[in-house]
Amino acid sequence: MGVTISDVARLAGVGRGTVSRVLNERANVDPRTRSRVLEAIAALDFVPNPTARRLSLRRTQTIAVILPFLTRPSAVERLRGVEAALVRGGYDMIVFNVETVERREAVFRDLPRRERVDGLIIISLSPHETELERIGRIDLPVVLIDAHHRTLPRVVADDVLGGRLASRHLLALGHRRIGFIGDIPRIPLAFTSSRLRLTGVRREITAAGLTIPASLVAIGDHSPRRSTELATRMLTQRLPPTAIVCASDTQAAGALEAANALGMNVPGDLSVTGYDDIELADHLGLTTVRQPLFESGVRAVERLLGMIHGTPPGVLREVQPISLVVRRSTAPPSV
Amino acid sequence: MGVTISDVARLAGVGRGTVSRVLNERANVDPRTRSRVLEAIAALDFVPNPTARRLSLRRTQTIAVILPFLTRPSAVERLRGVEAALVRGGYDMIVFNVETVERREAVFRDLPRRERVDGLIIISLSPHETELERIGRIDLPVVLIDAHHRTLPRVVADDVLGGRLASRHLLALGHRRIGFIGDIPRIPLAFTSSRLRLTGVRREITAAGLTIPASLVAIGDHSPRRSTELATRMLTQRLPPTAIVCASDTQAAGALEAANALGMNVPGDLSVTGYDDIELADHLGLTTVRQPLFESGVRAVERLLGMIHGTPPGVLREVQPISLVVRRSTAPPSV
DNA sequence: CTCTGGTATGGAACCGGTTCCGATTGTAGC
DNA sequence: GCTACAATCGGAACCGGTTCCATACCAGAG
Repeated sequence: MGVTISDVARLAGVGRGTVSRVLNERANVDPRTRSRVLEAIAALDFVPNPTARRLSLRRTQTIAVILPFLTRPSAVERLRGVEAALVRGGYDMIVFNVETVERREAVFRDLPRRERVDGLIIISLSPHETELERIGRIDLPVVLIDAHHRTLPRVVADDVLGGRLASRHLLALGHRRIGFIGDIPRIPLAFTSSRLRLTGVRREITAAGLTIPASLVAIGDHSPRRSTELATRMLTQRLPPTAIVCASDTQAAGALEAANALGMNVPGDLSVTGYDDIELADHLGLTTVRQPLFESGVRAVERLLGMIHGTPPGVLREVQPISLVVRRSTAPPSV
Repeated sequence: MGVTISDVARLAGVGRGTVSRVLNERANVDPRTRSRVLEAIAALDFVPNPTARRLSLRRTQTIAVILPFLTRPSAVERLRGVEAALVRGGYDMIVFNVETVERREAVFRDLPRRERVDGLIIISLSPHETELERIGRIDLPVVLIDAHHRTLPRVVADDVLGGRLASRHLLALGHRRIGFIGDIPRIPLAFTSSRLRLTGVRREITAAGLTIPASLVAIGDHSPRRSTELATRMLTQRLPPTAIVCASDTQAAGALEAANALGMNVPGDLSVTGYDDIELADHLGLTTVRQPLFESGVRAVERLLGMIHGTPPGVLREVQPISLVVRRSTAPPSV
């Protein structure tokens, strides 16, 4: 069925080794021989079989990406960055979407084998010690994105700072009652960014000599619908906030919806901030904390490929810049 | 580095062939031999090298997914379905995101080689004849999702019907001036669904004895921002529509935003319909045409794996059911 | 007891590349 | 003209599986 290197060798009247040398642009091939081989390759429309190459080279030219919730725009955006950078580097990307604990276990059990992939990128999932031990044992290069572990190279943004930026902006506008809507820090799948952002908010508010009462902190799953419920409850209590910091743009969209349904004007009656600066944020005119999502994927790949090729890993924790993007969902509180 | 089948054979005191027979659960292995081999496998923690297996079997256990615009929630949702079904079937998924014409050409040039993948799923991209010819030559199983081609198996929904459903609903509510906002039918990347949906809208409106003037048809790229611009222009003209059918939920969100900015009340002053029923639609209370996105991925995989295993393909064009989901963005026009 | 037929199994050949080793050829130096 | 060495290249060995073939063994039939 396929044309093999032997066919090329036969047609060019050379040995298989020579064809391989031409293919891999090795030195010590006579120019005349080289061109005969190239002609034969062209004549037969030969393309080397990648599987055979992999077996021989003991390299798969493939990296795996593990991420939870392919549903989240921010995760997808990071994945886009990973994909773009991998294609540039000539690697294939195989994707594992883990939405359940069972799936997570299965993936971490089966995947990390040197024979399957050359490296691993893990997005928004912090590996357990046992998972890590398995990876370490086979000495598989790994880079984390938006996840934490003392000993693993990672690309992250400073979520605490992000929380501070959002709340600092609101405090500067004059807000004194600031609420927070964030994700459940799901134990088995372990997200921490929402929690860290809340920490940042807390710190900033404390630094301003204020506190954030428990009634103004709402935690729920990531959907805008759930966020709308939480915001509605928060806004209809006796002492509602004048501003809400949300742990994602998606949740901010939910909060906007709640305000809207309650007949409140944003930013007149309520200020709202998001996080990520996905397309939706621009569209909704959301003030948000921008983090370089696509770029985080690109950087993770660059570092991973570096590790695969033996470059020293450099600093383990690479922190990406974040910034506040002010749009029209925030304003000074009315009175 | 890794434990090989020879190590197992040596430890169990058998030949490599016998180990392979045990691994593949072939008949004709003495139960005593089998258990000796299984013990050795367990003792060495042996896992067969998939690359070697692939080379030997001439099967990659991998399928490729080509899709444009990993940015669109609807595409991502289909991809989720593909991923879930492939994992169930024991296949790896490699993803190619094509956002430019160059990339499309590169992917279609390099990818379809029997040695790389066992099958191909193409989402929202209708292959050209030349691309197809290459695929046909190597006899690679392909299934399209949300894309069209006379001779290829595909999983689609009836977009014309979808357009009709949305406009029929609006007509039934009493609307007479109905606008449409859709995608550019990008020549090189060839999306057709938006165009087909417009066709459906046209037919239904014509059937009601009305027409849809050119001033009420707006075409632009897929972003909500662009859609907001188009809707704003449409709504501020001399004879604005009382309802707008949008080719996607994303664009409908843009239209809602425009209405909002113009101080118009939805559904009081303007009805809006979307398409896809992504999470956003639920959140915005958007009346929309629901199509089974996740399920389309699942079905495509089921059919592709069937083809790979030699099941007859059955009907080429599998049409998935769609339905109108009525929420609060549509109502009778205010006189 | 021999013949037959089926089962179990070792091992060679194969999948399609890469790489290493050794042989051949060519050229420079003396 | 002979030696030394480098450049070139063919082909074997290897990567780690699967499968086919030949053989050994065993049981039952004649």
